[in-house]
Amino acid sequence: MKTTFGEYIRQLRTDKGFTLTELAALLKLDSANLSKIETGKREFDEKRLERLANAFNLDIEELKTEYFADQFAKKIYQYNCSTETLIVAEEKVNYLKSRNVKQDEIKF
Amino acid sequence: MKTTFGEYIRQLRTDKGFTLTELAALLKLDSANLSKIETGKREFDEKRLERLANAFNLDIEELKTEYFADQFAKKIYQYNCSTETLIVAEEKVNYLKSRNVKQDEIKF
DNA sequence: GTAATTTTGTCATTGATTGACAAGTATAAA
DNA sequence: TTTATACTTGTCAATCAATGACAAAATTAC
Repeated sequence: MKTTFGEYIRQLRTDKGFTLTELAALLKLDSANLSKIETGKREFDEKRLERLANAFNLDIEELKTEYFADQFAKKIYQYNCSTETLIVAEEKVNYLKSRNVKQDEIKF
Repeated sequence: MKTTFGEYIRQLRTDKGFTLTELAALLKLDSANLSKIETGKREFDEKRLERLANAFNLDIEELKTEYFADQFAKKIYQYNCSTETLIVAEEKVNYLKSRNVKQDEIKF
């Protein structure tokens, strides 16, 4: 899945034959704003991921992957970050996880 | 470099023997707020990356890598994102780049 | 002790995001 | 070409989060 998150939503929506108004109602937002989201002029709000998953019977974890990957990609593209950035990010995730394990150990 | 961005700044600062007040002045922020940044209670503002690079004679690209990797890692950790997320992000970066190349081709 | 440094708490200001709605364009069917 | 439906764009007030600023507490070094 190489599309942006907006294109991804549009794909899902049109595949199911929904109009903007119909999907917007399910997501509790304005159809005009959903249009902007699909065309990349606004961001999709993380709070609505679950409603989106329900609307299309999607696995919430897959959706989260698409959503956050999209955010990271946009930042990297926008700021012209080095290719290393994502590798370093992974190291830092592991660091945060290991650090928290240690904190837990201390706590109890 | 597996530390958080805050820990990284603190490392740089103490290595050079700067006080919070001294570095804060170079970065044009309050020493109390720099303390919060170093201890992870606030975020470092992207606008100040260049000043930080100057303060310690660092390569701005390396600094950007640290900075954005830190942001991504925190999000992934916070939202418990799948390990795939960063891989998908890389694909999306490539997608955005290729898409823009195409746009350029159309434009001119 | 006290002086310097660092941390924590608070809050008004600022800035960005969002919801909402109006007005526009595009598409399709009669 | 009219009408209906779907989509897009522009705008702006309201809302929310991030920031700067400063006071005061805690920690560290002398």
